[in-house]
Amino acid sequence: MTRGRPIAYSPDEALAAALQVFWASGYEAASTRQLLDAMHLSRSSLYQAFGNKEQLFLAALRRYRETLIARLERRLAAAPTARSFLESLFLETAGEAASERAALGCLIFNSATELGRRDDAPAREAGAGVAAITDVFRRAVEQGQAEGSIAPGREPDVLARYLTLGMAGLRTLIKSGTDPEEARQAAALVLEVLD
Amino acid sequence: MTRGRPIAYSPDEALAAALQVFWASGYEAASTRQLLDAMHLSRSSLYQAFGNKEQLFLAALRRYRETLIARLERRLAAAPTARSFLESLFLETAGEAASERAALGCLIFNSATELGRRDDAPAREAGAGVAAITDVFRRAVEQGQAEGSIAPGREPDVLARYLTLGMAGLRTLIKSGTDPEEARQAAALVLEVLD
DNA sequence: CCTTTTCTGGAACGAATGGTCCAAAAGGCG
DNA sequence: CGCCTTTTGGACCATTCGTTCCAGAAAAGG
Repeated sequence: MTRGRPIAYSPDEALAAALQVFWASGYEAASTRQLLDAMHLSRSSLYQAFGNKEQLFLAALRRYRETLIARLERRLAAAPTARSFLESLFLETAGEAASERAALGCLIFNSATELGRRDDAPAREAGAGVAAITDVFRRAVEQGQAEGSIAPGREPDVLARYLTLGMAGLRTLIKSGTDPEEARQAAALVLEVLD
Repeated sequence: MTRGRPIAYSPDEALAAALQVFWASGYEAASTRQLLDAMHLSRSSLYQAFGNKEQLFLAALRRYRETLIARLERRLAAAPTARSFLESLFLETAGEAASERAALGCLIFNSATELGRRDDAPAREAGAGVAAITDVFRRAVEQGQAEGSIAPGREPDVLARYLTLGMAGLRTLIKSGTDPEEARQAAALVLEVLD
């Protein structure tokens, strides 16, 4: 059935490698050379498989969003309450402030900050990523209010956007060099609105 | 006393023009060509006057910080209470979400996100900028608690860091395309911790 | 006016940018 | 085995990057 030489690399692994580069350097600053080295494939293979840098970034960012959202939903489902999901998410993020991982931040927030409101696909995808995070928070708030772990009376939509603001702010704080304990205290204050 | 041809441009205006370019494009993405055009001076003058791109950015970022801190302090001093200073700051920022100005965000938070915890002067200056903002917030909290406009009992340091987190998160939200009303609602929630 | 000091424009630098192209290698299938 | 499709590596493209340099213009002081 399949004719011709088969692909020697895993497109998915290559995309994951590209994602790491974009994550560490940002969209514009990531050079094709860096990407090539990390993905372990030749220039022609890159352009044949992914089109160009913009499309590659788009695919990587989309993949990041899907992975992130899936992980958040899994954590929410596994948590005893929606509130404890949010608490562990914020406090663990703060607690890892000193790690190398945390130094990278979140690719979605990084991209939203870098690309702003440009009129192109990457900027729109970044915005969509932020919206997707807010959507998970909104479902968590709805669940939490229904089960009683989160104070009722607040609009889930508004509270969800506030939580997105809180996570984005926390990531900026961490990027600027705040240590884990300071980050934890600030994150704890973010969570007080759930009372 | 002074010999030789005097400078034809205003170094301060040139720096202000450079600041706009860095603000709109980010440090890495701002090209010397863009900077030259905006500053209205020749290549040699740029390098003679400011050294190189890194030093120029450093000077611009430092200038931005000083201007911002001065404006915040002026607003704090002019406000009837420390609380109203914080309220108007957050709510006005949110309200301008749709403006072109807001699309640029805050150069300090932008730079902190772009540069992360790199081991160079620009990254350190960005971190120092975040710390300076937190410091203004800390003084506002202390004043607010002393005058009774902000609930006592909370550590000013912690509350200040939370407010910095809130402003950074608000700016990320705005960059991602949140409209003014949504931004306002989220900002209002940030302020509730002052009760 | 002429020296002195500085600014200025543009040419030139090598390196790196994102992207294209082609010849050749490679492997599955008839 | 040999065909045929696809991958692959690398040369090559023009452009842009940040930076340096130099010859000449410009202006204030003596």
